[in-house]
Amino acid sequence: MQLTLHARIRDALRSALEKRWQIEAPEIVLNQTPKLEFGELATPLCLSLSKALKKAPRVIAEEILETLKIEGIHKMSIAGPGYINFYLDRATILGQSMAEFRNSKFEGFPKSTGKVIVEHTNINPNKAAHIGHLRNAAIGDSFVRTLRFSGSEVEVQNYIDNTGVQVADVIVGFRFIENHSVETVRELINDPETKFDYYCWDLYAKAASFYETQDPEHTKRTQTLQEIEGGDNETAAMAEDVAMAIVRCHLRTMDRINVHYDLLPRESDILHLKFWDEAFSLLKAKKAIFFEEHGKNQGCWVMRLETESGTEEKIIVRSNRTVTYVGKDIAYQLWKLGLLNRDFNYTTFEYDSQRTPVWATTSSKDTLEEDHPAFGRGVAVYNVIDVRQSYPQTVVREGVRLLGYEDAAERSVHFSYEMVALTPACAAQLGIELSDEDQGKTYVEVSGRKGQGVKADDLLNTLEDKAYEEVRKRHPDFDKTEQADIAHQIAVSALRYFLLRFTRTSVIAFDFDEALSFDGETGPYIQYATVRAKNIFRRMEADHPDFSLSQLDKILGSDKLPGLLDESDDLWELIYTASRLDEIAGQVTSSLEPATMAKFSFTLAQKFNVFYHKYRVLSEKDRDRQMFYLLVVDFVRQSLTRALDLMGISVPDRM
RNA sequence: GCGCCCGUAGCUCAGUUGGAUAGAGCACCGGCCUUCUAAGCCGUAGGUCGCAGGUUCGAAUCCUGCCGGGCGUACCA
Repeated sequence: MQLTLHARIRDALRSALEKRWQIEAPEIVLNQTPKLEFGELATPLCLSLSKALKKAPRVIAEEILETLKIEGIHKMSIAGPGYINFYLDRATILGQSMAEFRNSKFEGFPKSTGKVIVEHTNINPNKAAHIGHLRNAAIGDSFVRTLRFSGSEVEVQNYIDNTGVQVADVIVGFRFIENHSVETVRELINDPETKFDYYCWDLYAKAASFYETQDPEHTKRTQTLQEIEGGDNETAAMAEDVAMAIVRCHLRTMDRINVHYDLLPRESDILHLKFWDEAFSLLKAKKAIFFEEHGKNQGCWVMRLETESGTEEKIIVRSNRTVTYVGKDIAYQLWKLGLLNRDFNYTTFEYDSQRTPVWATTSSKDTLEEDHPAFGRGVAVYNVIDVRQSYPQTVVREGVRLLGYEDAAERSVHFSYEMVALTPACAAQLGIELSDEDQGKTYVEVSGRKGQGVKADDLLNTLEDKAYEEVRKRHPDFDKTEQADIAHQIAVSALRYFLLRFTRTSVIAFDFDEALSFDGETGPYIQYATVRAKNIFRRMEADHPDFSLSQLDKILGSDKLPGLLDESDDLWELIYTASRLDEIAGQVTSSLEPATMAKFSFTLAQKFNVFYHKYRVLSEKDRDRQMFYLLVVDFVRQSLTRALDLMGISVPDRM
């Protein structure tokens, strides 16, 4: 509700300024007041106008207020040095907000201009997902959910780098360390006893030490890489099997935390379907890249980037003619923006637990399906990738720009976030040896190449076990299936909230105690508050068979409502907070900061818990008052449930 | 060296994009379960917002310079 109200206030102020002084207002800032006695919203507009108009702020405010009238605002006042404070018409706001929630129509968002593509997860398909990947997926998925809530059409892509060095390294492990054939690897993949992604996790670490001791020149890697890119050979077949098997593991892991994808674009298809060839010709034709004849990059195709300290060169095509990831990423980015005269072939890769298809690109004529959704051609593209890849991301964007697509480059956004590291204590728990220097740090970065880190499924299992114990203790009477189901929902909420509560520029120093906590500022705390709200209605319906939610409409339309709202500031504060959901969603999408939603939901849950403790709904004797309380509870419950849903967190019926 | 990010309570973090008295959680201490679920609530304590300048009606927030930490600066991604 708040977004539309804010727009109304801004419009009114703008036209007031235009009428009175014929000036165009700059951006009008609206702030939350520190206290309800100042109203709900305030603008410091007159303070900033004072110089231009050569008048005292309070005088300007007085003149503006003379004619100002805004729907939904029942009172305005001038405060302090010259703020204009707005006092909301409580009954109107509640009524309109309730209607928005009921109809699932939130009007205040900007009109959708076309399909937005969000790329996230993008885990190298060579080993199990770890905690860092979970942060990426949690942020990406919550952003997607919030965009969709805001009325945008969104396509979620999870890019599969199946021809890169990292996959090559595991293949080197299979072939040269363990002497596997395509067939025996296939057996391993199909063996139900083997966690294949875990197996590769260890093998990848072995490959790293293999290079160190037996192949310092990395000749096996180069050879393997070329065979994979060339295709049509045993190595390529093995790489295809391994990568896709790992992808299936990743999808299952992400499915556990309610993360889903529309399309898996595969890097091999970018090569086989000649996306790269076309991008390469374009880049050459527009002189975006150059063939280097001399120097350290001799024999490479490079992009030149102007920086403050001079010209830097980024290699796009290596001297051995293979394309770097960045090169392929430029081709992929161009396709996402609809700037390439090609399209993939598509096939249904699998169905997720929601039974919706996950599509993948394919080069094979045998598997392609003619009837598929229209993919690509996004008006804007968000790449959710950690901050360490800022440099290659600017190269990709620069590539788009150098081809003459200025607008498209502007709409290619690197949604960056900081990494997940481990506290030294946590690293020690995992048996990772630390140097004396590392011991003293607040966090240490882990090395996937050494097989270090917290595996996503391990963490989820631990969370589920812990939640299961809690549920069993509290509700020994529930049947096992329900206990497990509740435990799962709690585990997901603990994990996803933990990953979202930090702002994206903040490094998460992972610590088991914090991540496994269900108390205080955690997902389960918010779920619990919501469950309490639901519980009130369950009890109400049990005690009063004649009661139904629709009865709340009576009090909503009643002339007693304004009185009830005006006399209870604490209840109004709760309602007002709950009504800010759309405003918060708007902040999330415009600032690319899902942590804002996390904080919002926690604050709302806190306020609800205070209400829950202070008021007794079911034993309230005054019928009108009881209906009013129920209305408040229903409203808050809906806001909380949606806020949680935007973070991919569901709410059990009881916990 | 250069670029980006971080520095706020003992610890982990917010701080509505420059606004009113800087807030949470954890930990500590003290209270509250025959009353809608105690995964909860209430209270006490805890601050030179890294340091120094500047910008202005107003700065944790913006600009400059330092100090401390991290990441990047690969023919890895």
